Amino acid sequence: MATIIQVAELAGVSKATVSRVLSGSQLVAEETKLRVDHAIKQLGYRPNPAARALKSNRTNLIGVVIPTIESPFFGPFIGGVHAMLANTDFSLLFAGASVSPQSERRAVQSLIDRQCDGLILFLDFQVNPSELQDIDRYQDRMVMVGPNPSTFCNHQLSVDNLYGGYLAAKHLLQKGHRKIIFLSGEPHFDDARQRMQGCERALAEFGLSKKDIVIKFGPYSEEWGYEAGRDLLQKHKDCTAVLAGDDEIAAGVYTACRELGLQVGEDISVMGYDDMFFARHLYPSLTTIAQPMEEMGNQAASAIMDLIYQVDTIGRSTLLRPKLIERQSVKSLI
Amino acid sequence: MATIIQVAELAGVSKATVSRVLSGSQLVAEETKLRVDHAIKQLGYRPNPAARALKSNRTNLIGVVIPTIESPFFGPFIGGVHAMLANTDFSLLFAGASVSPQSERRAVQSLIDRQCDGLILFLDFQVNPSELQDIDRYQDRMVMVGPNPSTFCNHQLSVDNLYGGYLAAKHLLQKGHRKIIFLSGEPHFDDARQRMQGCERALAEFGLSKKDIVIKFGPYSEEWGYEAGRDLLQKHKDCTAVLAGDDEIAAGVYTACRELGLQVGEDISVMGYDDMFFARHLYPSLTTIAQPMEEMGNQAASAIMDLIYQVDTIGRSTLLRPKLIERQSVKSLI
DNA sequence: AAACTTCCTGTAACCGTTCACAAGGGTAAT
DNA sequence: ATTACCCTTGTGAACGGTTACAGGAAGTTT
Repeated sequence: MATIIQVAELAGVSKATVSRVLSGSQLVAEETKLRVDHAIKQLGYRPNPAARALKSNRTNLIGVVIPTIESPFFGPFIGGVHAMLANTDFSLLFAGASVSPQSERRAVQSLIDRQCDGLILFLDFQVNPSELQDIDRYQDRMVMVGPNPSTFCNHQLSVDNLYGGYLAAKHLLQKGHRKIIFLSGEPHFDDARQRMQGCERALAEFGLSKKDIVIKFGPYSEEWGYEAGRDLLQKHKDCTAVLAGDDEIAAGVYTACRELGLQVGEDISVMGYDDMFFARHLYPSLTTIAQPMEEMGNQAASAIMDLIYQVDTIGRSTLLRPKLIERQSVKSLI
Repeated sequence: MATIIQVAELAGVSKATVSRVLSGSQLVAEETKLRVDHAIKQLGYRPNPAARALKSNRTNLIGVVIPTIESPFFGPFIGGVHAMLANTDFSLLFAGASVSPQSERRAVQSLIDRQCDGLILFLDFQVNPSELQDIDRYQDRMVMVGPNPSTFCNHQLSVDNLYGGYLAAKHLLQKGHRKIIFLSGEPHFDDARQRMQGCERALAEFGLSKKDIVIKFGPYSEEWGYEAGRDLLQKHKDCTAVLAGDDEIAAGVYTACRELGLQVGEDISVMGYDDMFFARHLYPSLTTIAQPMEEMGNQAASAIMDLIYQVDTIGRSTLLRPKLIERQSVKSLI
């Protein structure tokens, strides 16, 4: 591996000059620059990132934590981050967590210890800053992604769950549905609560309230969707639509409907949430709300770069708008 | 940020001694070790990875390239790698590619430039080693994952596509199917070709050959699965089963079946390949072959660590066995 | 012609580790 | 007492860059 000294010798200059050429500083004569560039190419010289980092305190590393990489949910997010970083000289240091506060803490700590220049944290739990060594150095070089607002970070990025809930409910209402079953996620999750609020707002626009629909809370799981769906669809035969807290629940509802001899998109309308990978593969394909995960990744990455380059050090929190994906599981009653 | 010198001063020793304590070398008196440990804790000292890397030529970074992170396929793989690395002090440096030879080359190069200790390369294309600066230094510190064997790396990890093809075909044959439509991936892909071979072997076991089934080649896509499925199912009404090159194709076949009024799992059996995320969400849920992606990630990670620690420098290539996932899309004729 | 700029380049200190080597003190052997 | 050896610790030179500072060579001003 060629070093800067060998480049300097070959070009007949000092290593300082080579360094200046490398950093694109303009205080170097055109003719010299050419000679250095040529030497670099000839030797196939690549700067040693460790040496750089040591001296300059910049690693050009962006650390990313996500709750679980296994979930197909986060692929597009990472992809969005990665795409944004592609033409920069930042690299992506990845730390997954695995659904426990400790593992999230460890993941974050490992990135801090690596001296990343910036941190993108997509966390399921609240991390306690006092448990993290040297986290304070990152106050202005991190963005928190996800539904849980954090107090110790002033750069927040999340999807507007309220708006999403509103979109979902309004879509059903606009299609003429009035008797609706809402299978919501557990209300102690911020996102579930917000979707619920959005739903209420849509109801209000149509002169209705929470009391006019059937609501049940449960985990984001297919099993629960199946059980709750079967149960409530039997009890409330007049209902024409199910608003599911997420696509997993919706998938469970599909199964329940098949069991009850109800044809989705015909006898009963189903609305999902999240546009998970399988949503378009269900039959009939599921109308749902898409979270702009890739867009979020983009935004997170560009925000972090702004922060690193200090383009803009004012704290801000960005809300991204989810989108209605209309497929075939919702029938128009009008 | 505390440095080793401050730790040394606080403990009343030299930095060399601190370094020795850190590296767990035994040439340090118990009493001294205690004092140093205490100082480390008190200062919250974290070794500077850049300085370490500079001096020791070890970054403790494992670089991973995958074709696309967006695909849900690779989440479990990365997860497997990550899980294996979790209790070591290696970190995972991630570089995605985006379905082009150039972007794969760039991704690999960026990891080399970062001086990773080891490389895990999951590539779609053949990279030409001569196009990669300093790749030769990685000859014995990389593992190639995926169907395409490479000549310049002697540590290969892939799934046994031949066995998978065999498994899939045998399953249909065992269930009594004889008139089969095989919607294979393009034969210029190694994996498609191998699956085909496995299929032939299964046919042979039942006294049949390629000529006894209907074969068509096409891209791994739902669209093609739909078109080819509709076309061939109409032409060959006596066929009882479709063997799809992958789950996407199978999903397309489902659509074709619905259009033709054929009930999957009843009138026609469908076998997938890959156990993609949506496979269990199709209706009826798809019987398919699961690639052990997470297991592959595990193996890749532990192989790379063996290589780094030189546990075993003999080139080897490992074949992992895919698994049959029996669901409801294949009917037994016997 | 001296003094002052401007432009370019070199010198050398420094970043925080690791590690080869030297050295000190203690114990055992001669 | 001298020598030899072990155990533990310290000294100082790397590693490969960056950058403040100094300095030399032109060109410009007085």
